Amino acid sequence: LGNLTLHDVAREANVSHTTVSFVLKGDPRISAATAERVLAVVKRLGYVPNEMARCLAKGCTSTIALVSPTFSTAYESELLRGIEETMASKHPDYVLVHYSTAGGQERAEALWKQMLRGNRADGFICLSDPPSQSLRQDFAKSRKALVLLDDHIEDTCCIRGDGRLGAQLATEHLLQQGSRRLAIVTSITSEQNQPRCNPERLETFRDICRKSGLEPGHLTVNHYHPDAGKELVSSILRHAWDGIFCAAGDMVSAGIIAGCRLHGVAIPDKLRLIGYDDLPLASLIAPSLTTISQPLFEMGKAAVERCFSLIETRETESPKHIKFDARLIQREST
Amino acid sequence: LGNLTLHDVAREANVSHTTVSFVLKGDPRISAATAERVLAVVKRLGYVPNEMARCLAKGCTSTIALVSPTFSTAYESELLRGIEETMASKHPDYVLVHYSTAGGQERAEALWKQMLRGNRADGFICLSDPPSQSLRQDFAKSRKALVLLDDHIEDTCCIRGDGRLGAQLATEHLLQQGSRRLAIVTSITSEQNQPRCNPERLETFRDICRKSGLEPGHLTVNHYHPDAGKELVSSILRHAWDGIFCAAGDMVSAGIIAGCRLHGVAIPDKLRLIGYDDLPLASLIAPSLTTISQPLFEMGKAAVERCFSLIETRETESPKHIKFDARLIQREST
DNA sequence: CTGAAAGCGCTTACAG
DNA sequence: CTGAAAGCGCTTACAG
Repeated sequence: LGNLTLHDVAREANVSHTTVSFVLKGDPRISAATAERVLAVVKRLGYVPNEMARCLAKGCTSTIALVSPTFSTAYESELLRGIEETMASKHPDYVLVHYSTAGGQERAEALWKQMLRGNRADGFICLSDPPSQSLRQDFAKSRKALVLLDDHIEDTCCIRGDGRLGAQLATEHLLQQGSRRLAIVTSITSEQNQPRCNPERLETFRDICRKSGLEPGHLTVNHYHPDAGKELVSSILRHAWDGIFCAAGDMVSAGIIAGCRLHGVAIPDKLRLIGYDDLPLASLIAPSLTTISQPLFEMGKAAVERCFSLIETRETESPKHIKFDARLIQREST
Repeated sequence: LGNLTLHDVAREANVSHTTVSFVLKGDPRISAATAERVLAVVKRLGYVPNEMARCLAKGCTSTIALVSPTFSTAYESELLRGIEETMASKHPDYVLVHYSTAGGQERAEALWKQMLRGNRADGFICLSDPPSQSLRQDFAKSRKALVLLDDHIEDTCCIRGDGRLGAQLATEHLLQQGSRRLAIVTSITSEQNQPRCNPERLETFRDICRKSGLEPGHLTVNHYHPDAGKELVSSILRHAWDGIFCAAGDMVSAGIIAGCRLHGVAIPDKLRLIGYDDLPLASLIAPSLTTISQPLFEMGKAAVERCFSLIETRETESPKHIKFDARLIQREST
C-alpha cells in the first residue's frame, strides 16, 4: 500500500529494476556511475527491500532464530547477552529474532514446523526442549542450522556447561563442609514445556553420595521462581536435610533462603546450600549464596559461532558437542 | 530444496492448487468431501505453507513484533509474561517475535526500517526508545500497528505506569519516615540505546521536594545492574543523603544496599531507600526493599490488546494513552 | 555494461 | 463446486 518497490526506484533512476537489484547487492557488473546514481535515488526515496519477496526469491532469510521456553527467564540473561552481542558485532547483516515455545508441547511443535517450513530463519539456536527427532531430520534435510544449548543429543550440535563437573564440585564441597544428609533440588522434566532437569547433575550427585555411603535425597520444583524454593522448606525440615545442592538454580535457592529465614533455620549452621548459575542475585541476598558458575556469555557466543559455521560450510560431518567449564563460587551459604 | 509446495499436495489429492489453498483457509466454497481428502493429504505429507510466499501474496504477516533494547532485561520479565500469555491465549494463530535494538542508535534505526519496510510484522510493541517521528509517520502510512510501552508520545498509542503517582508515593513516604536530605537515582537518557530516564518520576520528585523546602539531589546510573548501584554509595555518603528514591529500579537498589553493607551504612536507620518495579528480588534481599509496584503483567496484556484493536479496526482516530496504577510496597528498607 | 523473462510459493478475484 | 490466470516484490540465469 503505497510502499516503494524496486520498480519505483528503477523508474526514478532511469534503469531497469534488474539493475537496481544488482546495485543493491553490489554486483560488480554495474558501472560505478550507474551504481552511484541508483544509490542516490534509493537514499532519497528511502527505499528498503521487501524482505518477504527477497526471501522467497533467494530461498534464504538472513535471520537467525533464538528459540526459548519463554521470553522472560532471568537465568538466561548472560547467555542471551552473549548471543546478542556476538550477532551484533560479527554478523550485523543478520537479524536475530526470538521465539518463545511457551504454551505447551503442541504449540511448540507447531511453532517449530512454522519456523522450519515457513522458512523463517536460516539458523536456529534452541534453549527450549529440543525439537523431536523427526523435526530434527527435517532440519537436516532442509539444510537449516540447528544448535542446541544445554542439551546433549547425538545427532545435533550442542553447546553446554559441564553438568558433571558442576555437580561434583557442589557435592564434594557440601561433604567437605560436613553435611551428611544431602538432597538435590531439580526441576521436573515434563511434556508441558515446563522446566526440565539436567540429568548429568542429578546422576553425578547421586553417584558421589552413594560412593560416600549416603542415601541421596531428591526434591523437585516445577518453576524457576523463589516461591517454589520457599515451598520446599517444610519438606527440607521434615527430612532434616543438612546439605542442599539446588541444581534448579539461584532463583529457587534464593527462595529456600527466604523460607529458611521464616522458619528460623540458620544457614549455613543448620543447612548448607549451593545454587547454580551465579546470578547477580547470588551475591546480594543474605546470607550470600555459594553457587556454581558457568561461562554463560561465552556459551552464547559459541552458539552463534557454531550456527554460522553450520550455515557457511553446510557441514554434514558429525555434529560437534562443545562443553564448557564450571566452577564453584563460595559465599556465606556453605 | 525438496520442500513440499501447494502443488505437491494438489497433485497428490487430484485437485488444483487453488483448491488446496481454499481448503487451508477454510473457504466454504469447497465441499466437505474434497476438503477432507485434501486435509488428509496435507497431514500425511506434513505440508506447512511457506510463510514468506504467503505473506508476499497476502501483504500481511500474522506476526507481532516485540521490540526491546535487549533480550535480557530482568525488570521486564512480568511485562513479557503478560505479552506472551495474552498472545498465546487470545491470538494463537499469530506468531510473536522478539527483536532487540541493542547496538546503538543507528542499528536501531536500521532495524526499524527493516521491520517496517521489510514487512516483518503486522503490529509492533515497543519497549525500546520509540522510533523517530519520520519512522512513526511511515508506520501510520503503511497501516502497521504501533504500541509504545512506558512512553508518552502524543501521536502514538502508549501504555504506561503512572510515574507521577509512583514518584509521589515514594517521595512522600520518605518524608513521612523522617528523611530530609533526599536524592533520586535515575538512568541516563542517551543516544546510545542506553537506559532512559522517566521524566515524570524525576519532575514529580523534584516538585514535592521543593514544595517541602528541600533541595532535591540527583544521581545517575548508565545501566540497570547492581554494580551501578554499588558505585553510587560513596557519592551518597559524601552528600549525606538520608533518603533515596531509586527510580532506576530494584536491581540498582539492590546494589545500593550491597554497597551500604560494605560501607557499614545502616538501612533504614541512616539511609532510607525505595526502589521501583517490585521484582522478586525485592523481598529476598536483606534488608528487604520498599518499592513501587506496577501491574506489569496487566500492562503487557493491554499492549497486546491495543495492538490487535489497531490492526482490526485500522483506527485513524486519536491514539489512546492508557495509564496504569502504582502502589507502594513497604518493606524493611524504609 | 544493461535488460527481458522466468521463477520463488503462495492468494484471490474471475470465469466456468 | 472447482480451476486458469494474474500478481505479490524480489533474484538470477541468460541474452544482447
